[in-house]
Amino acid sequence: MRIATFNVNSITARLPRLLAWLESSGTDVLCIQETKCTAEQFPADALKELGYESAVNADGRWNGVAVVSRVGLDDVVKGLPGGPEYGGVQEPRALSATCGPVRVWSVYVPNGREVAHEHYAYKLLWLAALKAAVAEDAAGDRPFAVLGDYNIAPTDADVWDPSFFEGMTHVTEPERAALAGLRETGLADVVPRPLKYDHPFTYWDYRQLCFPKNRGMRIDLVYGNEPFAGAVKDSYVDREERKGKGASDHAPVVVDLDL
DNA sequence: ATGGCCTGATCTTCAGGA
Repeated sequence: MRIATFNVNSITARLPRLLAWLESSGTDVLCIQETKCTAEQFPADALKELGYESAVNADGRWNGVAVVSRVGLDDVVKGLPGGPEYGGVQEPRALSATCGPVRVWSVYVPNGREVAHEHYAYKLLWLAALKAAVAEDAAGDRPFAVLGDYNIAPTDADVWDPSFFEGMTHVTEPERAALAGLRETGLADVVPRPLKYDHPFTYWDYRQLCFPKNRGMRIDLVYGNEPFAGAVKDSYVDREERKGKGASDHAPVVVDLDL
């Protein structure tokens, strides 16, 4: 089966390209982030016409995650159990579901904004809650993976210029320690191969020609347990989807599984 | 290719993204 994760930066703005990509890529299960819509606005009907069921956790113009699947979609849990609030509310940043033989999460980890910002502390709390919430499934025998926009570059090799990011979020030691904490539960970073250049970046800022210059970051990650990682046949960043008009600022990460 | 960001709402200006 083919499973992927994609921060679409508004599913409404991305819908024509998203539907075309689902068909051309032959993706069976897609974890989506930044739907930027209400649950009512989510295009479940258009996806149903392509044969995909949808599970959505979204509440408006910010955030929002979903899982769409054509191989089953069961036991949906919306939200992050035990997750922190921001601004007095639980933001829609997580959803888990069982799709055929695999249990998956679609996660949109808080950005953090700046290291001194309240949002950064929230980011670390959110990641601690994620670790606690996934630990049991991560240690289990069923193929399990947490896919999404982690808003963290795991190593300095995962940003186009480490000196550019000094003092900024996404590369700090506490954020990388939170990723290490997730790995302690039994999850492994399923690193995709790039289709061009040396680094499998998944995000390039819209500004200043970052994509043509390959000034990117690898922040969209697939963390899978041993039954999942052991079934991986191939994984790659579909940078073709970052090109042209109407592209997201992220590219899909695709994983092929022997399942 | 000779370029220099995009999204949706508070809607002509802004917050947020990272």
